[in-house]
This record gives sequence, C-alpha cells and structure tokens, in this order.
Amino acid sequence: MIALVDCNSFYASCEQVFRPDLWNKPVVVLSNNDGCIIAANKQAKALTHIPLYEPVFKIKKVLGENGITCFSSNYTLYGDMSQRVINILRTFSPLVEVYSIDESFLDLSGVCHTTSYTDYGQEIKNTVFKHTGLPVGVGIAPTKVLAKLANRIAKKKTSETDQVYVIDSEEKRIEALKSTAIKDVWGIGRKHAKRLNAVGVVTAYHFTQLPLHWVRKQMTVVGERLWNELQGDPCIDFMTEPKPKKNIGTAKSFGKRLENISLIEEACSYYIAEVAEVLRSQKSCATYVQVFLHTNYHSKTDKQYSNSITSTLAIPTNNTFILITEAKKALHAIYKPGFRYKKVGVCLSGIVPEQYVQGNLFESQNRYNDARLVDTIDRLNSKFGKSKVMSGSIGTRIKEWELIKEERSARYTTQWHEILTIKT
DNA sequence: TCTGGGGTCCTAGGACCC
DNA sequence: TCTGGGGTCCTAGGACCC
Repeated sequence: MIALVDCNSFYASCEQVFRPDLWNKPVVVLSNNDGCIIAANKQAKALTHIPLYEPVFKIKKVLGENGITCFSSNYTLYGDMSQRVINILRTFSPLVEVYSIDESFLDLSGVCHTTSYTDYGQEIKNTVFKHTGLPVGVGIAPTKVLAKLANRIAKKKTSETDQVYVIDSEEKRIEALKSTAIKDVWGIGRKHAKRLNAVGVVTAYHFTQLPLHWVRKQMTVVGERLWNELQGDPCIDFMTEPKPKKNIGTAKSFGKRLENISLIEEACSYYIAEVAEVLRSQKSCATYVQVFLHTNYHSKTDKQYSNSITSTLAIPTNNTFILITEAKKALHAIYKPGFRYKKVGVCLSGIVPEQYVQGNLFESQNRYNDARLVDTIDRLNSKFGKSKVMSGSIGTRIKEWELIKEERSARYTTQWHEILTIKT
C-alpha cells in the first residue's frame, strides 16, 4: 500500500503557523512580483470564489472588503517547513518519494504490522501537526493514482474521514472511481478531460470501462498507465532517489520595466549564478546555455518583442564565471534597444555528471576544471548567507530590477534575526 | 499601472548510419 | 508494374504536474 501525504493549502498554512492572530482567518499567498494568487486557504476559498492565478489588481477590492490577508511568497520559509515535514515522514516509512514541496508518497509495505492503515494515517497526520503546526491529508491505496484519489476524498469529506482515507477493497475502489470526475484524476489535464467528456466519459469509473487499446491510441502510454493504476495495478515507479535535473532554469519578471541592457545584464548574471549553484549542488555540468528576453505580453500599448538563443559551450561546465560570460554574449545577440522589457530568463541544459565531462582538443581544460574559486564562493555563501560573495557582473543595483515582495513574512526558521518574538 | 515560476515525459518526423 | 530492412539520434511540439 502507498500513502500520499499532502499539506493543506501549504503556502497559506506556513504563513498561519507563525501568526496565531490569523488562525481560522482567510489568507492568500501571491506569486513572485505579487502578480497573482497562487494559494488560498479554506477560509479564503469559502468566503468568495477567489480564482487561483487571477491577477491581484483585478480583485484587490474583493480581498480588502473580505478582510483577506495577503502574503508575498516566501520560498525560504516554505522550503524549510517542507524539509521539516519530510523529516517527520521518514520516521513512518523507510521509502519516501518527495513528489513536490508539499506532497510525498510513502511506501507502507511491511510497515503497518499492528495497526490499521487508517490508524497509521491518523498517526502520521497528528505527528506532522504536532511537530510543525501544518495540517495534512493522507490517502492510502494500492497504487499512486488511487492514493491521489483517496487523498482527494480525505480532504473533500473531512467530517467523515478526518483527513485520512483508505482504499483497501474493491467496493471502495469502485466507489472512489464513481465519485471522482475524470478531470480531477492525476494526469488528466484540460485537453484530455475535454476529449474524454466528448466521448461520454465523465467520471474516473467511465474511464476504466474504456477499451485499453482506445486509451493507448488516444492518450499514448501515459494514458495506458493511468488506466492500469486506476484498476489497481501499479505501473508508475516509486522513486526514492531524486533524479538529477535535466534542465535548470530561472526567469523572473523585473520589478519594473527595463529598457537599458546594463541592468538586464546584471539580472541575467544573477540568475546564472543561481542556476550554476544548483548545478554544482547536483554535481553536474551543463553543455548549453539558453537566454531569453521578452516584453510584457499583456500590454496593449507597448511594442512587443521576444527572442531566445542557445549557445553551446566548448566544454560542459558548472563554473559560474564561464557561464556568465557565455550568457552575456547570448544576451547581447538578442537584445534590441527601444523596448520596455519585462523578463529575462536563463536555462542550462545538456546536463552531464561532473566526472564524465568530455574534453576538447582545442580548449584549455584548466580554465574549465579549476573549481577552487567557485567552491570557495559556495562555502562562503553557505556560511554567511546568500549572495554575500558574487561575480562583479551582477553589480550592486539589484534593488533596481528585482521583483517586488511587499508583504513578505519573516524567514522565521532560517534567519536568527528574523526569529519569532513572543511577548508575555 | 498592475497578469508566476519551475519542471517532466512522450511521440512523430527528419536526418543519418550500415 | 514492381525499388529492403534494421537501426540511432535529435528536435519540436503537445500534454501534464506542482
């Protein structure tokens, strides 16, 4: 049996943990640049129909009128809280697959000797809440897709399930399938849902009644796996070791529109430094550096321009300085003056393990292999804080382009000087 | 005025090899 | 009239996830 443990309204809940005054109050969390809503807790969802991903400026009034508290996103806090939850889950099963920042699968085979699955799920839920203050839901079933389904039922029918639901019989499986709309099945997106509705498939149960060859033909092997998983046959691998990333990218909107290349160049260098650090942390090197740049798609008055370019390195590397040089060259190749730019992005790909980097007869290996400088920078930054030591290309004008986070909460759990103060 | 960011997997088709 | 058979690698595009 597999359990799926998922935190309720994760970002909003993280914020509430440290704000007892907001317990049981409506809370939403905004995207980078405070652009749109990416998380809303139960109270906020109940109050008004706040659509996720709706631009904030369109519903600012609704938020104010309903006394909804807004937070800018605080990924440092969410990342740390997530790690705490994962550490707790590891005490409940030796095999944990961290699926996302707020969801993990637990392999429960051979784990529940003395208790029922329901009791075990309750124990997981209660322990996570006691140790972190975060509410979670638990779904338990023979396959991942069914565990997802069970988790959904646990959260929807809280009064009956108390946030834990187990699919452990044929009757319960059929019942779960019949009560779940096909569009809500994990792996069925908007497109497939539409096509399935068109042929009369409305629930997950209908889907399992389709002939497998039809599913295979219309939805490839992905659909076939889903079909089998819903029947109770596990086909999706359990991954306890995270696979090294194949692409590492970052792209963030500027706090304001930029026209001049010099600030864009500094932002681009900063992003490269960020992704290069991730690359080194997984002990890989990248072969390609992609840079892209665009204006504000939504603007009706601005002249529009976007472009992207990928450059190939002579030798794959994870050296920040080489990557920055390459990215700056690429940026100059696509930059055109006279536009109001909104975003620059970088993406590293062609990722290979550090120890298998292919050399090049015509390039000096030393320049690429000398890791002493970047290693030292990584060590300094991990000891003294992010971006304490940076490449000169990044400059000192970060405030002029970085994204806006007006309502960011404190980094309660990772910065000594932002730790929660309690007055008694 | 203001509209997020970071990923994965699969397939078809082109280009190439012997 | 009739033109083989067995492969690999790469890329773009589509679909999905949180």
